[in-house]
Amino acid sequence: MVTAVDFQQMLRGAALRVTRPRLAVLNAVHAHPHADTDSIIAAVHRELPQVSRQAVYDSLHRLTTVGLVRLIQPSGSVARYEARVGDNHHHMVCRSCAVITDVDCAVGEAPCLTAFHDNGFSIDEAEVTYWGLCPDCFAAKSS
Amino acid sequence: MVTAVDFQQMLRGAALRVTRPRLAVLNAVHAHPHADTDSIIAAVHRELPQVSRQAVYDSLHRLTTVGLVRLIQPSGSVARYEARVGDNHHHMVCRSCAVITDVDCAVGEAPCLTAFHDNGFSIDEAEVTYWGLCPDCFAAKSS
DNA sequence: CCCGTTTCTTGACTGAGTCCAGAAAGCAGG
DNA sequence: CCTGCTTTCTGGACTCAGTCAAGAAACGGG
Repeated sequence: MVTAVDFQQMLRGAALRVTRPRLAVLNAVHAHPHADTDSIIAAVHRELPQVSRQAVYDSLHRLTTVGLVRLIQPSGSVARYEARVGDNHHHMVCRSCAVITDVDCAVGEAPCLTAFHDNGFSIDEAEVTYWGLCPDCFAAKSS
Repeated sequence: MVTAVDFQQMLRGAALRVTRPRLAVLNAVHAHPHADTDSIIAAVHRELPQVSRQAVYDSLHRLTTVGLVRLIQPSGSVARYEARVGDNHHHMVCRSCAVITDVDCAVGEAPCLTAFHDNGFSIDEAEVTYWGLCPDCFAAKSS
């Protein structure tokens, strides 16, 4: 369990000022993985009703650039955020209901994180998105 | 080289009517891989100045759903289209200049196309996006 | 060549996200 | 604990990609 004190230390560690909006945003992202910006704004408002939309956008951007949260944006989706950072995990997206599920790199670390030079590119990240049907939608389709 | 006749046959093969706007869109996507919608509209206008923006959007959607073009949408980018379809290739995106380059599946067919059941998901596609610096931006940064 | 259906045009509209100027709040140093 | 500098937040206007909808035009089977 991550506490408010942990969030404070995360912010200080990233040389960011500790503000109520940022704490609420961190909290919301940890509580709702893969949530879109509107959901995060709603969650923040439950805690601090007066926080502006713009403050949430700004917090998310800063937290993303310092690496405390991660932005994911599957094709056809609005921006979503998650708190699992620093590990090499990927996502499965349901084509039917758009639910997103975490997936640890299926093939060990080998092919998907290897930074390599190809075509002269200097690669630093390989992002994998799996597309298909989640259990519920798969069952619904089969029946 | 793909000719106008080929494009006609592609459309008929997909049970789509052959119209001038669609031919121009197909032509533009083949001529400008990874172009965004505005660039495609501009290219179409060079050929048929009176075609509406909406017709291009609609053509791209239909061509995408029948599989004649492929939509790619890297995080932070607007919709882009390409004509290479049906093969299992991926993309490298430059973090600095956003140029997109094709990449054949580096590890053969094995890990990235294998449809597998995991967490109950029924996966039908694995999309890989490599992030890094293109040769030019890498050289510019090093110097 | 005609008619029914699909597609295109035109123009208003939506919704995520950005920009900006002034007000408020964090956080060193005393 | 105050002071003052700096970063951050508020509020509101704005941008831009993409969508919606109604009527006009064009495709193509018969």
